[in-house]
Amino acid sequence: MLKKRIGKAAPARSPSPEVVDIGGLKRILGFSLRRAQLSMYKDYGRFMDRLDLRPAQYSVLLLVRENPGLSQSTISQILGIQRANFVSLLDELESRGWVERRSSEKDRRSFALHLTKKGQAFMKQANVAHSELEASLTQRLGEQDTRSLLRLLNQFADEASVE
Amino acid sequence: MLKKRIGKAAPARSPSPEVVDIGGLKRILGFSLRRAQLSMYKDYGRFMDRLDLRPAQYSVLLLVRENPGLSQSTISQILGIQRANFVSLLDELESRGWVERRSSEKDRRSFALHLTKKGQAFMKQANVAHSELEASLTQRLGEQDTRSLLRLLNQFADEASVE
DNA sequence: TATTGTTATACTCTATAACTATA
DNA sequence: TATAGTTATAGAGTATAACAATA
Repeated sequence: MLKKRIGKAAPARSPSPEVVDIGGLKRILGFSLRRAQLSMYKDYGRFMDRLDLRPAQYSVLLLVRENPGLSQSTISQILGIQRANFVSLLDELESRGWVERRSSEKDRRSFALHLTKKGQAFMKQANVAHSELEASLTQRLGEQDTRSLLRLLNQFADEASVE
Repeated sequence: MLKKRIGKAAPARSPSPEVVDIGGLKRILGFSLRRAQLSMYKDYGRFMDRLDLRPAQYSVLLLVRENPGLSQSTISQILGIQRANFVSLLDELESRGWVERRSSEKDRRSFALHLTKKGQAFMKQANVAHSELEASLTQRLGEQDTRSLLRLLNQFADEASVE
């Protein structure tokens, strides 16, 4: 017998999940954001799991491809990742042969990050899978509302009182 | 000397953060959702940290207040939390004297969850702080766009291909 | 057999302090 | 002094398997 709480009398009702009022939660931005993210993440898995590539890893590869030469600090700052936590993330991308840390001549403390040939080839694959994912997500609300959602999300983040 | 990577020559440029192209990322729903959530969470801290109450805990208290008698499984399912992980979360709310596990008569496997008097009193406090938080968040986009954002987020989650 | 609550466990993500090499 | 990358560590969050009690 693991359950050993006080045995007060239960009330008359015990609502089934369909009757539960979660309306209040849906009016809370934090809850709605998390809900959307959870449901997005399921689709992410369906399209990206076979690449064994987590969202943060994909973001790094994208950023490095579009901005070769960036430092680890710059990238981790853009992505909202502590630079300490960014090290092992990058280690994995490097050990898989996709990213290269080139020692910079101007500032010998930092590395300039670049995609390898292999990394560029992999990104072509990854982009195909990711396009399928985005198409699937866009289908939910349609082109126009999806664009609105994106605009509002980024506007919301840009307007943060504390940057 | 900790840094011991291959010393290929660095390229001529090393863009400063202001010049970096993150436009591509902003068009990705997953990235934009995370960005919004990160910026939201900072405000959450400013208003809710003094209550020492994490978002999930507040959600549980809200749900229980609005739907007294719910079981642990039902609540954890609504919130997208594994029922195994819900145990310790609820243990803390119970040990702080805010929630009660009442043994149910109809199904003696489950507990009916209720707020205590103390829990109800605490929620009055918490709601004040949370209202201030929501007001601050709403200020970012204004009433109308915030409502649009909420609607789109929930619609997006509701439309999930895999429920 | 199936479900509820529980324990144990492992893995990811996140946050912080302290260290080195360099600026 | 300050910054870039690193290490170590601790705390959350999350996922899974297995168990006792009960359905």
